[in-house]
Amino acid sequence: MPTDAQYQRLLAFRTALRRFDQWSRQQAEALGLTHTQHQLLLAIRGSASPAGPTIGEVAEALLIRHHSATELVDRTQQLGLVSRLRDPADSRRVHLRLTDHGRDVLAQLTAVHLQELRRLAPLLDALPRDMEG
Amino acid sequence: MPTDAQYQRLLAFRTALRRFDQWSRQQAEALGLTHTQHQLLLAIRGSASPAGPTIGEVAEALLIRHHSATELVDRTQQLGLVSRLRDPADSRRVHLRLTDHGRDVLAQLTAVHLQELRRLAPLLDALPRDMEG
DNA sequence: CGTCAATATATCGTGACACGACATATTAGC
DNA sequence: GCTAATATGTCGTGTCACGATATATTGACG
Repeated sequence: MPTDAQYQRLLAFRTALRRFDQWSRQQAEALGLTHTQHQLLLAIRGSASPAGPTIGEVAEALLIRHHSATELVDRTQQLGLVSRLRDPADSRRVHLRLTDHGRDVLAQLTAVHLQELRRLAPLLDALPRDMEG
Repeated sequence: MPTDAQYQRLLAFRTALRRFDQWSRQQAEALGLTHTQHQLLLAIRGSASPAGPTIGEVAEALLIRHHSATELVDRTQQLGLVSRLRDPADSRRVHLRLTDHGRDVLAQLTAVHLQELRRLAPLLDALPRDMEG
């Protein structure tokens, strides 16, 4: 049975996570895309595959089912942020690439996120120790 | 313009957050409630108000609009996890309380979360420093 | 070579969630 | 008492994720 203080510390931790998440959502929405679409761009950009990750690979990176990734790519493609490319060697596969616009938007978002996380670093640093008692 | 390494570090950070979030969702779903409903219970339990927080107060804690909180409380109340109580002094207000079942479920979830966060503490500790370069 | 299982992506219907716009009830100010 | 502000609730919409299902392509193996 947790103590009052433990409930409160856990709530404080989740509140901190929520605040970062909301801040991040707002940054994305200010540029006309959703939180999840931003994460898709980052997953594509951060992928090791030179030809771009497949639908299945980004699904794995985002911890969602492949058909959820299909739908997310549909919406993001309609915004002109990513493009599909059939794998010539295995035409079941579809590789994903950022468009010029997608690359540009992600660069902007990444810059402000790195800045914000440097700002939050001391806070993040303190949180784990709070969880002890 | 961020570097390849910065994109990858940011992706790694988001992946770590996502993994914790997914793990947490699964814990909640194993007990028959959603992620958001769990956060509602925690916000109620961690509130300072002795009579229980109002709809508006939990909305503020969860960083959502008051009418989104209304809907969330509707769904959570249907599961028998929380109850509404009109404030006798100001009958515009509605205070929220955990039912016995809600208290029990939250205690279980809190116990496993405290345990998991203690396990993750060293990882969280390392992350901020990674964000430097 | 042909058949059948495995793999990769896509489609459809459903439910949770959050929102803006709007509605209603109650309290507060003057 | 009349009007502002406050607190909660309703409705229609869009995003996201899912399970169930479908289709196409590749791979394995006799």
